[in-house]
Amino acid sequence: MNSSGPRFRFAPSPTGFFHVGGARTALFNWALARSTGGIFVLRIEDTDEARNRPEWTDGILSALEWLGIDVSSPTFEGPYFQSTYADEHLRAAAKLFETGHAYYCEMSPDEIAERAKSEGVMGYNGWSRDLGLEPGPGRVLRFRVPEGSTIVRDQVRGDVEFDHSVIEDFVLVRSNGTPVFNLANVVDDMSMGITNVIRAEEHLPNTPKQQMIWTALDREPPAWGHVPVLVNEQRKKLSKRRDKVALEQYREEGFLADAMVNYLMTLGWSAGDDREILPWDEIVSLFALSDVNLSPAFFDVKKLAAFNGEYIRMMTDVEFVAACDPWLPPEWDRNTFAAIAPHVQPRLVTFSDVSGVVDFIFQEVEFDDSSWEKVMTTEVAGPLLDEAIQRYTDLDDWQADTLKAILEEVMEPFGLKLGKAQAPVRVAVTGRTVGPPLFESLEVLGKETTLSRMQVARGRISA
RNA sequence: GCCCCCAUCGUCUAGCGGCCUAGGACAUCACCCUUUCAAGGUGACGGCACGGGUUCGAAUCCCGUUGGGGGUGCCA
Repeated sequence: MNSSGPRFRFAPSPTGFFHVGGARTALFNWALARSTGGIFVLRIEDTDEARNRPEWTDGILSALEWLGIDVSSPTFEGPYFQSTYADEHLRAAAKLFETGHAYYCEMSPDEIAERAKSEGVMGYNGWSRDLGLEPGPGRVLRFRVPEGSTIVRDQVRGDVEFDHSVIEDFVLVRSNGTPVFNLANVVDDMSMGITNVIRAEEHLPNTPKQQMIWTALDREPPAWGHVPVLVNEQRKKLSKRRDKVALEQYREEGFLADAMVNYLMTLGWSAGDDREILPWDEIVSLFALSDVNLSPAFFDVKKLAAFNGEYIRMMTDVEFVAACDPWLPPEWDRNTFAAIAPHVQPRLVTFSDVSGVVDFIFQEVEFDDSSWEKVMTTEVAGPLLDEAIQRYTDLDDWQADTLKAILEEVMEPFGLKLGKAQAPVRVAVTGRTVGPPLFESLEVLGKETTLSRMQVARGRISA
C-alpha cells in the first residue's frame, strides 16, 4: 500500500448497471491517480439493503476493466465493501456521542413533520438536542451542528461557504442501529486513508456535513472536488428512468471503450488546444481538476457516435476485423468477411451495424421494396441487366476492376453514368440501393452467386 | 419555499483585461471527390443571456436581474 501518494476513491452503490456518469467520475479519479502516482480505491457502498447483489459487484469490476481501469495494477486498490465496516461506523458514532458532537433523538419522521408544520419551520429543528437521551430502541443519533459556517475548499469550484443555520441536525445512525451514508462514507474515507474525494456535484450539499464529521472526529478533511453532473437533452441530471445511461448498453451496441473514454473525458474538460481526440496517456498527463468546467454537460450520443467512427477508422485492418468478430454470426466465413472489411470500416458508426452492412454476402438476398421500386422499374433496368449478365457470364477474370470496366462498356449504349448503371446490378445482388462498393462486393461474392442473383432479379422484373 | 452551484454557436468546448472581426469539434447545409452510401476535402450557417458598474480598454473583474442545474430523506 502506497502511504505517501494521494489516495483517490470511487464509491459507487451497486444498482445492477454501470451509469455513464459514474464512468466519468471513475475515469477522472483514475486519471488523477495515474498522473500523481497515487492510488485509486474502489469501495462498493452497499449499505442500503435493497442494493445488495454480489453479481452487481462483478458488473462494476468488469465495467471498470472495460474502461481501461486496470483492477490488477498497483494503482488499483479494492474493492472494499462498506457493509463490512458497520462496526467501525458505529464506533465512530459512539465517539461522536461521547464527545458531545451527537445526541439521541426519539422523534419519528411523522412527529417531526407535524411539529415542523405547527411551528412553521423547515424540517427538524433540534428539538431533542438538550434532552440528554441515552441510546435506545427507536432512537436515532443526530449530529449536533454547531454555530457558524463551514467552508468547503473545492479543487474545481473554489471555496464554497455553507451557513450552519441552514443545515439541520442530520441523522448519523438510524433507529434500527444502522449507519447512514454521511457517516459511513466519512468513516470509510478515514480508515482507507482517502486524501482526495472527487465526485459529482450532486454531493456538494453533503460536503459541509461530512466535513463537520471529519472535524468532530478530530481529523483533517480530504481535498474535495465536485465535477458537474451529466444531463440529458432536457438539461436534467441523467436518470436511469428516462435516459440511456447504462455503460453496458453502449458496449453491447458496439461502442469502443477507447471512444467512450475519450468522449467522457471531454465532457467538462478539454485538453486546452483544439484537439479532442487524443490518446489516454496524453489525457492522463494533461488532465487537471482546475481545468474542469463548472456547468452541467449534455451527454450527446450523436457526438459519442462521431468519436466512435473516428476510433473505428483509426484501427488497422487486422484490428478492425478482430473487433467485428463478436458482432458477426459464427457461421459466416471470416476470410470472406476480411476481404470486404476494408470497405465497411469507413462506413461504420457502431459495431452492431456491421452485420447489416454485409449480410447479403452471407445469406439470401431480400429485396428492399423501396429500393426495387426506385431502380428496377425503369425501362433500362431489364435490358441493362441482360447485357451485364451476358458479359459477366463470359468473364473468367472475376475481379473488381474488370467487373467495373465491363459494366462501363455495357452502360455506354444506354447513355448512363456509372452511378446510374450500377444501381440495377446493386439491387439485384444486394437487394438494396446502398452498401459497400459494388464491384468489390461482386468480387467477394464470386461469379456463380452474382450471376444467379442477377438472373433471379431479371426474372422478377419480367414477372 | 430555503441552501448551493452555474451561464461563450443547437451541443461539447477554447478564451483566464488589449493577440477576439470570439477559435475548434459534433450536428445542419452547400460544393468538390466519387461506384450507391460513407469516408475525405473546401466552405457556409451559428454564440459571449440581460442590465448596471470598474477600466484608456471587457466574453474575460464586481453587483443585480433573468434563466438553468443540484440539494433539501432514518437513499446513496
